[in-house]
Amino acid sequence: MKIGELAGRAGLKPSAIRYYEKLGILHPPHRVGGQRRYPGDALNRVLLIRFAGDMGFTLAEIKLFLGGLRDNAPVGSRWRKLAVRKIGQVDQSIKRARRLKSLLEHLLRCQCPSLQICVQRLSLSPILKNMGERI
Amino acid sequence: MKIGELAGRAGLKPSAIRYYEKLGILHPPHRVGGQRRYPGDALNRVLLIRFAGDMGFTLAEIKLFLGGLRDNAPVGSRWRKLAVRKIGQVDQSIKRARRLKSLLEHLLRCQCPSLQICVQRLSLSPILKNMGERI
DNA sequence: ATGGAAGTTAAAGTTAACTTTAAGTCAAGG
DNA sequence: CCTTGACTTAAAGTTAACTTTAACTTCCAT
Repeated sequence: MKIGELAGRAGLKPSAIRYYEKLGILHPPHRVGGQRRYPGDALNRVLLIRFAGDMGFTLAEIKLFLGGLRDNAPVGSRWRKLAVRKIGQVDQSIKRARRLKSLLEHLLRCQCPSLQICVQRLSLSPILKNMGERI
Repeated sequence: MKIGELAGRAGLKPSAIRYYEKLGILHPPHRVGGQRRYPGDALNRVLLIRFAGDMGFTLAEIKLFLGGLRDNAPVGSRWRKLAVRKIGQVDQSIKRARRLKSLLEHLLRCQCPSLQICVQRLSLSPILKNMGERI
């Protein structure tokens, strides 16, 4: 698979693929006449990168994760700590997403004249109140 | 409330508050001797902005939402369309987050020698496969 | 064998969301 | 009164994650 096809199948531009390679997230593939040729499973790796990226992982974290996996990191390693921390964050973000969804649904339904009144009626204030300690 | 207190309570720096004001997301408060003084409910608004921001809304979208709310937009308006679209996206992101969580939990538990094998065993491939059409 | 699409590089440009800086003003305690 | 910390502005700097550009090469269909 050439870079254009890989990028296209992942919904990216070739430049993004080269960028990942430069960051060390994607292994440099072998080349034919100077051009990159990717094995089939490269697509999975790219999709996984994008998946994690969409979940709020930075590319630096993703690199850590993929590196850790490749090396089959031992228990208690940096990788495992990162994973545990991330699971907590993902949990938090699921809760937040649910609250946001119900807030949006209410806002679509309700006739509240202002956001403040709506938030009061929903008693979302407590939710917002402890947003101060950000994740 | 002066800007430092507002920022502090929201877990932000004063510069972020001024930035929101410059973007038109935060109403310019009245001033005392040239300094901004905020009413109590400004905190809720800032927290809501951060909440939405954490959920992946851009500040431009947040401005639209808050503007739409303030004007009590009629049915079918731009605001409602945006809200409906966003609910869909939030739904998607909840599903993704759950998948990511189970992927992470599995990776912590399993003894898979590589990511590819792990993904195969979990039959996560179908999940990754339709990641091509990104939200 | 040839013309256009797609590949290559390094380096510079882009965007969002802020932060920092510089140079100054205001407020409050001692 | 004086100092110190918090405030003001406009403008420049930062970071992540890419994209674009320029100058060139390679692949492939006709």
